[in-house]
Amino acid sequence: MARDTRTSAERILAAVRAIPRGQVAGYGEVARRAGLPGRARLAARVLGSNTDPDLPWHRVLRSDGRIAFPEGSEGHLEQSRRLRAEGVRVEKGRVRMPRRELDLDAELWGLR
DNA sequence: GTTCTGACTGCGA
DNA sequence: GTCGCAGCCAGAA
Repeated sequence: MARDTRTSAERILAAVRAIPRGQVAGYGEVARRAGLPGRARLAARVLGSNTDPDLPWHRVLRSDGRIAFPEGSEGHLEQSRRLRAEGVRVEKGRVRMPRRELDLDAELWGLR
């Protein structure tokens, strides 16, 4: 089989880069998109060790639609700031995501 | 080779 | 709505 020569980390990074601007995705979602269903934790690990400034890591959230960082931390502030800059509303560490957009995103990503 | 850790998730209370 | 616990797995030391 034509297995991927890329590592899981590379695939995850690619999946993160595939997130459209102004939209967000969960860790599980990213992992699945990378061909690694259930490896949300790996996605988190990859992002934590990544250093690419062009990587839209701020578009990756937890399954609850919340920012993974504790409120008040630098990462949390930075992420919420970047999301707002893209038109995403962030309130108390929570990202306001209309259901319609979530469904649309899911279809765009998985079903098309 | 083994051990530890973690930007998670789902479920129950 | 929040909190705690257990499971899972890959990467780093």
